[in-house]
Amino acid sequence: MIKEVTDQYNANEIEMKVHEFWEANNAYRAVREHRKGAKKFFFVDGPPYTTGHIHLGTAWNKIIKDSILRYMSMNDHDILDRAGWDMHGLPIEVKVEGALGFESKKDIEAYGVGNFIEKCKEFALRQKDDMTGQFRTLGAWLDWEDPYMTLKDEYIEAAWWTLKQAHEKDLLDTGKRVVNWCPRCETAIADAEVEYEDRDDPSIYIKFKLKDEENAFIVIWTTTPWTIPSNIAVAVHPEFEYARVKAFNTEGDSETLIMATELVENVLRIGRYADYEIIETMSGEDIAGLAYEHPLADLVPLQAEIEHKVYNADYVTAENTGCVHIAPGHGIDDFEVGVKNGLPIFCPVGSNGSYTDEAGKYTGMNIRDANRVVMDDLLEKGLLISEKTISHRYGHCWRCKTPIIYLATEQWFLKIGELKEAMLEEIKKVNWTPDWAGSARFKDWIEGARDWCISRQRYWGIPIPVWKCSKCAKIDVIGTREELVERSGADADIELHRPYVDKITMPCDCGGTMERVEDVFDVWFDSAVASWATLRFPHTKEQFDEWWPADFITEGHDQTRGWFYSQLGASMVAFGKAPYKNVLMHGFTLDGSGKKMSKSIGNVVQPAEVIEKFGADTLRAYVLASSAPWEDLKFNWDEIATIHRTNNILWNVYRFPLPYMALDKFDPQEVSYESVEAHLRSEDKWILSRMQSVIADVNKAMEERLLHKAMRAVNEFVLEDLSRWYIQLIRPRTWTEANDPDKLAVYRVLYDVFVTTAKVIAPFMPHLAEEMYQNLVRNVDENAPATIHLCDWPTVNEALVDTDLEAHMKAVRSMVESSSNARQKVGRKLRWPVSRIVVSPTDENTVAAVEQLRYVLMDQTNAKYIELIEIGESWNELGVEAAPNPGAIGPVFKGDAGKVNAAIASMDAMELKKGLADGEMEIPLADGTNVTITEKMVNFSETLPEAVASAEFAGGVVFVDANLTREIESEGYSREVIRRIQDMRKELDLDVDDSIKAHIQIDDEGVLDLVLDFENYIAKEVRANVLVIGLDVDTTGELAKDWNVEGISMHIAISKEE
RNA sequence: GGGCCCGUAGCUUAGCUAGGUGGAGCGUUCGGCUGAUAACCGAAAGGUCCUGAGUUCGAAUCUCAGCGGGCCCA
Repeated sequence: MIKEVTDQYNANEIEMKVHEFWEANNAYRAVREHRKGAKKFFFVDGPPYTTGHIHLGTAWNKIIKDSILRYMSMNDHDILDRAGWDMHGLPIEVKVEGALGFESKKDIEAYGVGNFIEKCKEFALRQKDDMTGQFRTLGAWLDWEDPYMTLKDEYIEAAWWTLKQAHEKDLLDTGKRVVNWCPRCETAIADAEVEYEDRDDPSIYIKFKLKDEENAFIVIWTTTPWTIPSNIAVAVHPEFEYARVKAFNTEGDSETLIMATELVENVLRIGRYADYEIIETMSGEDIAGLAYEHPLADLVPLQAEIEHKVYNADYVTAENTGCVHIAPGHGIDDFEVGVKNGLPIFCPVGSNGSYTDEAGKYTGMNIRDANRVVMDDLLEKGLLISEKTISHRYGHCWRCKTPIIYLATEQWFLKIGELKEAMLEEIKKVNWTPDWAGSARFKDWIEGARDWCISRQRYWGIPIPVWKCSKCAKIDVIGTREELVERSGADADIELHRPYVDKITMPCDCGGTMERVEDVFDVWFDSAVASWATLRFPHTKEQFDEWWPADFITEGHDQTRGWFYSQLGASMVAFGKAPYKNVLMHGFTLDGSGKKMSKSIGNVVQPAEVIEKFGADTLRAYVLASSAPWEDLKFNWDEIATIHRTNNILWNVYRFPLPYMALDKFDPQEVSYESVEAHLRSEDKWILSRMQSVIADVNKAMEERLLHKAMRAVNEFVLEDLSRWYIQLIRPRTWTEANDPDKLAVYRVLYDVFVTTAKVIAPFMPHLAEEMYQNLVRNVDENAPATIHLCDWPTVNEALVDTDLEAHMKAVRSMVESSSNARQKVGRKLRWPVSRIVVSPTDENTVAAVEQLRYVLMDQTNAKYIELIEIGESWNELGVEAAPNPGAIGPVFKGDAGKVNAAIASMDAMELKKGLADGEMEIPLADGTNVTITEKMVNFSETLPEAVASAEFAGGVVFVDANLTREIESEGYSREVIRRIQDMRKELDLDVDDSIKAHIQIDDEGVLDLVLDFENYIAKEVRANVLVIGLDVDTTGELAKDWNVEGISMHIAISKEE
């Protein structure tokens, strides 16, 4: 039996109950099982990093995923949806280091790598569990019990196998490259792991002495003096104009300087030169090849053996001096200039950020400390033109915030550059939402694709499965555990992490011994293989053959160059095709003012905080409805509260008929739709038609992944159609006491609309939907599916669609609104009936609407009669007013204009109107003469009869006739009385079917007389068995109150009748 | 500095693809309703459609330049 429900929408209570219910019934599993064998839908969860806590962004991410998966499931898809966790990498290492009080790699080595990774693993697993709980409170259904974890063997094998493919396809490379390097963590870090922040650094101008010219120098600028010992060359732009300048200092001494012509003025001012003279200008191409002396050649002996020259490079910009210091060991562009011109890659800096013994004088010095020393040395040699400090954006390690440096080191690479064209072809086949995410943003990114450095010099990661012979340097890449065991004879259940795999050696064909290279994978490589790792490939191949590639993935826009890219790269290497078919790129959650949420600013809003206040369904509805998925979401508490209010209204709508249904023991199993069909009123057919339209709207939105449109369509239906209209229309029908078919029709229609609405909100607000379903469906039919999420998505029932009716109802609603407006103008409240409403339509739809829905219009406007006039005709009770138009009269009648004006003003307006219908007429003036006037000379306006007000609406005008009659006054006052008594019943907290005694004293004889006309009506409406109304009545009772009704004082007392 | 996206009422937004008098919700004020009632309805006030230029008879919409915000890159 359908039960009554609580007064208020109590989200937390509902959600807790629903979670317990899902748990107890294993609902998630049942739903996935139920769709086995249906059309496959392979979803790959972008693995969040196991930080231990979710934030609004990750919550939004999972909410989108969950909504789409639930929708797909209800639409009969067999869903594969293992949740994923990204568990390796530097962030966890740094956390564990912090917990153990470590400061450098030495501490880890001393503690023991085995112990260290054990801690990392424990830490990651614990954080994963915490986060799983948090995601579950959102109602997100993924396979939480069998998630993929990057630290698992099955996952590690997927990474290994992929690298082996790269090796076999000759896409794996090793060699010196310049990488972002964190001197504290002593490892290469990914571009994505570099965080840019403002930092103060030296800004120095230096001159390098030219070799073959006395007293002549080329001028460069840098913010990293510590890279000067590594300087190998100077780059100039081939097409810029450079100048040879004779510069004079304040003492009048001169020297020759070379720099870009347009920058001369600036540089010399900064260098405090007194005067200058441009000797000659030349192109950058001309000065290429100039040789210069390394400024610190005497302090860094190796530099003395290297030849230093000027080279051309296109990336040089016309800033500072236009001549760029090149240290191929310390910059990506520098490295490229070096490689292109066959220069030595000189990198005298070690992994911990201190100079190696190649650095001569600077050996052992930390590079940051060396800045000062280098500048002093340059100053002493007279080569430092200027020294200042600037604040600029500089890269920092995202974990430990140490300023990064660029180092040329030995690393492993995937030759992604070679796959660029194929990648660009592949992404065209992918369906992107929004379109530009793929066609513009991702495409641009891929066009700049470079080789991918996949190696890291750390501990907690997937070990790179490359074994190298110490004798012949041959390498072998191992693809699976099986292969490893086979080749090395290692234990079959060996732990695949460091340090255990490090100890494994294997024989080389040359007779030497192969040892694993020490590096681990970049964590981006971990998640890159997710789409096949989640299918346990290569461990088992069946699932892969059945499911891969992914039907759908969705992540934030930062993942364009992150996971969307890394997956594509890895997949191109492994399979030569894109690993996904549909991608939805979603936005970021920002704070209320559009700023990034960050701990340091303190503007972070926790999902748990929102859930505690409003519940998960409200959070879900909010993030889904508030903006297009790909747009950033400015978090706003007021908006959340508004959405919550919408949900509360849905709850109220749903709750409204339940007491009546319960009282009447309404059983939807007994009262079929067919049995009431003949008794449906227009509004019933209308709400059923609207319901179908909503299903169609949601379908269309979901097809295009426009979740905001889906959610908004539902909200609008609930608010506008159900709550503000349908429920208002049918309220009196639910109060009928007899078991008449008109009431049963309402019950049945409400029932169907509620059940359908529950299904339509199920993907978005799964808890509330479940709550409604359990009561409405499961309580009456124990054979119904156990949970709403097992149900099929509702299909549009074309037989119920009536677009004409929808248009008519829309017109009626606007007429009702306009009549409210008119009532307000004429000062007549809705409680008082009006004798009639006159509708002057401008279109057929309005006419049809009034004809079809006249009773709805009468009801809702509280009018005794609706008068409909013909299209285009004006209401014949309107008066006409005529006013002379001086602008037209003056020029024609000149001096007589005043008389003409007066004549027009004094004439009967109707007569004028008729006379001027033909364009002109003759009128008499006061002096007895006649003149001819034209229609332009008179302005006509319509006037309203007494106590009538009008208001326009889209399909015409309504006139509200508020003239009083005795009957209307009687009814008006009676309803005032009824209202007061109902209010008092409420105050006494009486049940709807309790009877009362009521005593009413009215201090105005006239009004008393009016009210007495409706005595019986009043008694019936307020359920009074005893009703005494008079001038002098004893008004004592359980509750007695004095009222002022339109200036008349009344005293009312009521008591419950036992 | 570059790429992509966003900028419309105090707040959240629709309209922009396809140029033709800018719509809604929240909030505010006033009024109304009343057995969904701590709910609900109507009206009013509130707009340099980020700025500037251009195209056009006509620009929130198209183009260009700038400003502010986001993501990414340098």
